[in-house]
Amino acid sequence: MEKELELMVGADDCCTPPLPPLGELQAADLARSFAALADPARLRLYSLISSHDAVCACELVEPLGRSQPTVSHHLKVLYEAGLVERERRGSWIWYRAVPDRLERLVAQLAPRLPVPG
Amino acid sequence: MEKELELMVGADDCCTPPLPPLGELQAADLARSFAALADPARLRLYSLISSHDAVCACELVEPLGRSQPTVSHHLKVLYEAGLVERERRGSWIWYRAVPDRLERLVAQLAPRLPVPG
DNA sequence: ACTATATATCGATATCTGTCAATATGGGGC
DNA sequence: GCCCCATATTGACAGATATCGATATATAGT
Repeated sequence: MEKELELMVGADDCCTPPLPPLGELQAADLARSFAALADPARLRLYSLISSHDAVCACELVEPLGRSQPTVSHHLKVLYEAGLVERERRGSWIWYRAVPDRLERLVAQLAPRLPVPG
Repeated sequence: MEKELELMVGADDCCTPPLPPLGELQAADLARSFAALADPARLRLYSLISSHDAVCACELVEPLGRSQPTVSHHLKVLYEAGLVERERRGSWIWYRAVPDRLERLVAQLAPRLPVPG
């Protein structure tokens, strides 16, 4: 029942003016994405994937120390959050991290990080 | 019962070699911090605080649209995650964002972001 | 002391989520 | 077709958490 203005934020501008506070809808979206990072198992999965160029899901079960369904569940959450990509290779599925996604998430919260240099 | 090596990561090196995957303990810590960002109410609170230099807690209840105890609870979570600072001024408490904290969180997950410039 | 206001804590409840065992699905090779 | 393997889904349960009303604490002013 909420009428809300979801602004199209100028994403490719450097040093945009301060963004207005998040609306309910934007906040809900962002929260879902951050929730994907709010679990130890998923963080370890993400870092395991990041430490390879690409990695088969079958190589993630044992180092994570959780059951295969649990790992599958967490991979799905990471995938749906856009934090990892997946690709079939025969009967295996290979995952790779999407670091750009992480940057964009943070950019929504901290639109004006200190300019590097 | 877990014996775990918590590495002191070279934080002020540019282009450090790839970090080893997160251990259980590091992951649990990081997850707690990201969990503070995994809620729409807290994200809106954080963005409200960020859009001021400093802001009184009493000015946050109405724009958030939640009860005062709920706002107090969320502010505590943000504070304990190190994402905001607080300061008494008379009977009010003023909050300000700590953007550096956010950067450090992400740095633990993406130690090698594309070099700016 | 008392009152008023700002903030925090408590207790209860509804909802969400991480985990597993069991089962289902889907591909590859025979 | 059948079997084996990798992955996904289902169902159930325990633990976490967002929310509120009621209450407590703290500060300022009288």
